[in-house]
Amino acid sequence: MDRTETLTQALRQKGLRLTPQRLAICRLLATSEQHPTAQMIYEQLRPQYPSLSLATVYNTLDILVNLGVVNALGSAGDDVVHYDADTDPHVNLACTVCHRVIDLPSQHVRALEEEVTATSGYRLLGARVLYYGICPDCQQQPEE
Amino acid sequence: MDRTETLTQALRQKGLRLTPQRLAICRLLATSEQHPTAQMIYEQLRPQYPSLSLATVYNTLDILVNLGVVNALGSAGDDVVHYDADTDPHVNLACTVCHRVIDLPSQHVRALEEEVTATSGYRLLGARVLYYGICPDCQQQPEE
DNA sequence: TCCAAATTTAGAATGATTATAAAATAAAAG
DNA sequence: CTTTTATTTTATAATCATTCTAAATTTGGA
Repeated sequence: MDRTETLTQALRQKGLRLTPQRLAICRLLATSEQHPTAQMIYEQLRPQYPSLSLATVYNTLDILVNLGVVNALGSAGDDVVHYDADTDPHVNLACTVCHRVIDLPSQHVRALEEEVTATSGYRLLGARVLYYGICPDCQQQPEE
Repeated sequence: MDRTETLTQALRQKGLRLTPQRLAICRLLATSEQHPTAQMIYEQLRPQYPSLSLATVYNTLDILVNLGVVNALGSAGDDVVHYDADTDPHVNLACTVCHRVIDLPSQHVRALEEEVTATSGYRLLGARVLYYGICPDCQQQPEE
């Protein structure tokens, strides 16, 4: 099952309707590498869905996060929430200068997540494994 | 060196003044288990520092985060940023119902953090290793 | 004691996110 | 294919955490 389907299935299983807007948002989330914010999703879908409302984007994100199929990573130094449809255990790196978020392959996260699942006693909904700092590119820039 | 000193030293080393307000904020951060928000710090210090301003709390937190001695964990389902003065590698657990954040002992986080430090190429400033869900207490409550 | 720089403060401004209510749409039933 | 009803979208207003601003205060050093 590809990632878009994971999201759309989750909606359906809750008896929620898979509207064109929701489908577009799921697809964008599933295929984007960007860890987008609500605003980014809105701007990227606007051309194809001129009637799309920012409220719908926030609403859909909220649903997906509460279903546990999208992770809310929080801010990357830009005071805006970034979202991640990749719920496979992995590490996120946020640059506090350019505010980009990328994935880092890791040997240890999976074991960590299993440990948390096994020992916490929490009914887990999502993960936020993110380190923030200055990315290699921004370290080189004449910071001006 | 105890945790309060870690914070105050960091301020001093940047040539910043250790005012009574800043000291109080550092002490509270260093000794609290709560992963407090700006508002929580403000309310807890108000009795002893009636003139304390919320702006000062935000300002001080911002400085400490940028010095890398306090981690910004993000929201615990309450849309407010929680802060953590414990920068030793550890896992945080946030309950999206009661909005409390606690620490979880972990075998694997230290290795994870070392891996990120070694392989990312980032100049790291802070960590946000947090899993969110429903805590054991809240799982039992008649959710009402 | 006096000065210059840093800090605090109160309050206003910003801006992300949420709430609201009306209009549009979708599924279900006939 | 219509009607019905619940869901969803939309635009907009409202909320509220956080940041900004400028004046007043405090600090440490000369």
